[in-house]
Amino acid sequence: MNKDIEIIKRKAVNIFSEEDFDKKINSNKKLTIKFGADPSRPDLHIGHSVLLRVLKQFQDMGHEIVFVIGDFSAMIGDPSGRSKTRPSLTLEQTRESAKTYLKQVTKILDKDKTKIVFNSEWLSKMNFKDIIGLTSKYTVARILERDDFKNRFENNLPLSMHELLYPLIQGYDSVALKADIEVGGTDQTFNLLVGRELQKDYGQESQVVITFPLLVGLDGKEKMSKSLDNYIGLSDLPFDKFEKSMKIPDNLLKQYFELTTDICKDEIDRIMSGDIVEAHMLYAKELLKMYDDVNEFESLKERYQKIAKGRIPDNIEEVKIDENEISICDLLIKVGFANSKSEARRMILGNGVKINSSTVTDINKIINTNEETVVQFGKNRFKKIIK
RNA sequence: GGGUAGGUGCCCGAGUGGUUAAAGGGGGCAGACUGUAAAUCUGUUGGCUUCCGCCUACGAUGGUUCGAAUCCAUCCCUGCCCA
Repeated sequence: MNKDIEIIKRKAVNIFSEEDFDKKINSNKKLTIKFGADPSRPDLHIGHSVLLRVLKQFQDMGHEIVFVIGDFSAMIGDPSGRSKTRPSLTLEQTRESAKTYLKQVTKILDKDKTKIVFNSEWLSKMNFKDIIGLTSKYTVARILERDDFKNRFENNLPLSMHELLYPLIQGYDSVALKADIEVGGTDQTFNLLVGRELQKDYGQESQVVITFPLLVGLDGKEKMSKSLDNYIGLSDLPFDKFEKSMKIPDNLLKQYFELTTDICKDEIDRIMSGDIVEAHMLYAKELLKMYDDVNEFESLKERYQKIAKGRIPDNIEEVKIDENEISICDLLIKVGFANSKSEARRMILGNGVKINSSTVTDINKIINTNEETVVQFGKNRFKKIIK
């Protein structure tokens, strides 16, 4: 069996069904691989990279990757969660985010072999009769099988009619594209399977659904997501990638290696059996190798260790201050560390602010900006004040 | 359509005329410890302030009152039951 297929199968949580999958792969046809993308959040992180790397493998095998940008759903405004109506996006906004999306996605995928489509292309053309036809193919009971629907329903939380249609919308995308394979996170299992069934109802060959684990975020609890700020972004600065790599919970590091890098299993075992801090650094190195410049590794490491020892690192971002004298609170706001004076004051009172390595205790301290001054906010945020 | 229970700070949730910027928990931030991990402990968690206070906040808008998250009216939203 093809090595890529083996890796895909190893990473996958479920394949519906493996038999269909093998059949499609062995048919030697160019397959259409569908991947749904949410247009409202174009910032990709290494959680997304799990799937993107799988797609890249399919791409290398010669198959076509189709990104479906859910602009139509976005225009309606996905009310996931509760009482939080997401701001509806305009057509222009979704086009704009699609551009950003493509740009980031090509950090992993081959640009020329990646196709982007918008589901408004077919969904906006449907009339009410089409919609009734679509909805008649699925029963309420089956829709309510979906976990989050069921939970909200059973816990007497609001659940709107149009939310029930989301799985059908996504499923219909598969029909419109005649998708052969669709990949997604395990949280998407239900929606992906609806696509599989709908295709059958519309007289097509059912797509194969492959689900992959969700990467747990840096907090060690929730899935990695931008809104929870527990992510390592593909476009994060190299040093941020380094720092965040060190913060990956120890018990998740192995999984990060397995899901987000190309390192083989034996090598991962070897790394994980060694010093754990070293292992974190090796992970950082892998990220740099994949997304930035691995040659920066040593200097980033040095910088990291300097900060860890409580010293001031080199090459701190400089901020120009016009005033000759400025109060510490105003300064913290000016350089972007604090959002308000109250916050600045609190931080000082909590011994979180240092000027040239010495802790500030006076909330009214006046800083003379004519001398070179390094402001430290918390453990790892530095700014150098210049004239 | 009828009945009923609700809408509180980032989230959950207590509060039912003044002592409430609002208990408690979660989450966040900072400090100690450490490996800038985990666990634990401590502080903090609306804004402004010359630190005396002031302003904004308990679904929305009006009203009663010296004083309202708390009482009244109207409206909006949500759950449940009946039809």
